[in-house]
Amino acid sequence: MKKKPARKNSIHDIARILRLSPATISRVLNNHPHVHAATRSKVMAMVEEVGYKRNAMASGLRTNKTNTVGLIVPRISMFVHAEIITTIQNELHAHGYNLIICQSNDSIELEKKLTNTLYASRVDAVIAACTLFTTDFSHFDTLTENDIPVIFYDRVPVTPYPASIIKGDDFRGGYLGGAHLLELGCRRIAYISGPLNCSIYIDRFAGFEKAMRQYNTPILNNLTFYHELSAANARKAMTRLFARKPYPDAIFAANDVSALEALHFAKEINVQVPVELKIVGYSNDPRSAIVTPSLTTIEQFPANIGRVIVTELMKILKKDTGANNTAATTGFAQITTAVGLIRRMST
Amino acid sequence: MKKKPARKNSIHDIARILRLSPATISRVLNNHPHVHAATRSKVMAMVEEVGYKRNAMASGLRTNKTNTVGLIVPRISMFVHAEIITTIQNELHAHGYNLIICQSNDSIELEKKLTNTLYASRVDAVIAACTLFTTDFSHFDTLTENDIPVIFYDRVPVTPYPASIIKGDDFRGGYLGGAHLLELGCRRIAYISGPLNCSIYIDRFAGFEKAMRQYNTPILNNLTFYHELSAANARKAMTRLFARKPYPDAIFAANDVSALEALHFAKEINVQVPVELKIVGYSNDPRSAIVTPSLTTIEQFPANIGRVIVTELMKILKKDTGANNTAATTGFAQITTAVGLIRRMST
DNA sequence: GATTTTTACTCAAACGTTTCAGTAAATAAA
DNA sequence: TTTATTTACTGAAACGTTTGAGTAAAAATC
Repeated sequence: MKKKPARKNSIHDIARILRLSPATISRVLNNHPHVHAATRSKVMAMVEEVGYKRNAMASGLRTNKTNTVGLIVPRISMFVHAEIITTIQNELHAHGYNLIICQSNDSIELEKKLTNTLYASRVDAVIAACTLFTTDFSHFDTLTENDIPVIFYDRVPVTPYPASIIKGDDFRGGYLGGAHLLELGCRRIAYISGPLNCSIYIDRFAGFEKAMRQYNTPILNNLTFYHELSAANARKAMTRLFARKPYPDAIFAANDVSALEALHFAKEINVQVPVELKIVGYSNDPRSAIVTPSLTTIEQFPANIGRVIVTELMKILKKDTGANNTAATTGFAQITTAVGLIRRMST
Repeated sequence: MKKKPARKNSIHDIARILRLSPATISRVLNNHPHVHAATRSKVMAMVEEVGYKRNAMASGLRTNKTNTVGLIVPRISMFVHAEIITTIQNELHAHGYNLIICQSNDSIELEKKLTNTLYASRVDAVIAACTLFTTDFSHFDTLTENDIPVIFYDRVPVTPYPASIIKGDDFRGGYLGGAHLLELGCRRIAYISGPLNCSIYIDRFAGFEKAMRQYNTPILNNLTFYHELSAANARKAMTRLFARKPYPDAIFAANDVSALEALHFAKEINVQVPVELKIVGYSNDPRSAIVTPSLTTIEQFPANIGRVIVTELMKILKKDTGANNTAATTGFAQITTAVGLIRRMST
């Protein structure tokens, strides 16, 4: 007989018990002024006693504010994303916002569905790292057109879009990795890129190109690959690269999964890393520190990215509460965050 | 001038335009019978034209149903969890439910806050993998008492609680790892456990004990450690173990992070794995396959766990829609899912 | 043609909260 | 004492949807 009989526990119930109006209860719960101290404590006591919990739907419906931010991300299992998300969540909590995390599984269809779902629950803002294949961003229009601010990060629109954009300095990352290998004397550097419809891979490659130009080293077509960055594709690339001599003296992969597979392949065919072949990855996946030899890679400082995102979002949301703001009055930020090279044993 | 002037797009607006009642629009949107085919298509066309999207808050408020499931998990970055979550999300989508993913960061306080938030948004159910430190589960009472079903997995209540429980077969996992090492001839087996207030570590250790008993091998106190399973703690344990001879001939760690650190430590002090020391981990973290030598570990088949969770949840939610169900009528499942040993190069 | 049944729709209340406008009482100012 | 001001509260509408009850028209039955 533990269960209490049919608890309803709305603001009305508390009002009825205390012979007050629901309006007063609401005032107490929202810390409005002009409510007697005695009344306030009576109400709070009763709230505690009956275990009242605000119904977010009713409240959100009335106020048109949910204090909730939606996040869409390709896969939460990717280390960089996991770290960014964790930071975002913590920072948002500090500002009184909740975070709804959604995974698109790198599927555009799902991404579309998720934007709709988030719009349906009228989140106050959306943070999105898009699918590898998202080139058309119009499914975010529902949000932007209805004044729900959107912030893109990591994989962001390449064409102008009315939203803030925050991303690691991929150009510099590409440059750092390339320059590092060139400094070490490598000249036949193979580059494993992701598809070039995606902002981050464009920039990383451009940075790499700059480094190569600085060292007057041509980029060879047969040493460059543009695939989705899976282990399987990396293996294919390696197989091609080591089918006949001259072998490359370095591999620069645009993510660590590919770099790790390259390393694995090199071991299999007894190519000594770093002596005969140097390898640089991208992202500082936890595996890159643990593999033998450990992998030189580009660190993106994900926690920093998360912080920058929330800072930017808060600017937007605070502004929102003020005067009427349209796309015209609200500038859209475009922020690039620092990256760095972590040198380990593979170079 | 792209922006349309002050779109409101409620069901009323559509009704007004088409000179129908909001009720009819609602009927169309919910596929109710008794609405004329012509009307239906007129409405659908207009819904499309003005870009109407249902307001989930209004709908949820009225129906007391959100088609949303909340998930609380210590950290999304843990591989097993990431995999389970992904499966859960996909399966739930197939059933027309959305998933809200929340991270407790292994903090009880945050876990409490999250249960409240999920209750506030009146999710239809909650799936939870608790904090390492959660021994009191009363913060889930708000949910269970208000007929929001809760399913625990991974780290689950050890004392009876009115909720379904789904977990990997930790006892068998502990047994498999122990027996494997014993079969290989190891007799001085060090065991690195997590704190014993947590269900999974109790069971894993019990399974290990059983194996040791079968081989008439005593468990030595100075070879057994109960700490939070961090790399730092694993290192401390290893330092103690290799402070003086006789050295252990095997390490069985209750998670892969610890096992990986043990492996790392062994390399540092030039103890040959697997010749002088065999190591078994738990969880099949992606790193365990990639490290040298690769790590023997216990696979938990996370995708399977995810599937079982959703299957169980659907049973509960379908039942809910039927007759009035109390804790008495709804049995609480307690399901254990299979595990397996993956032998690699560390044993 | 009168009656019943079915179909297609509308009305209005309800979900639980917030908030504007209003009021009664208490206090301050005249 | 009268008037103005402040304080503490209440009433009722509103947010956008769903749904039971009701109704008018059309179709089926007698």
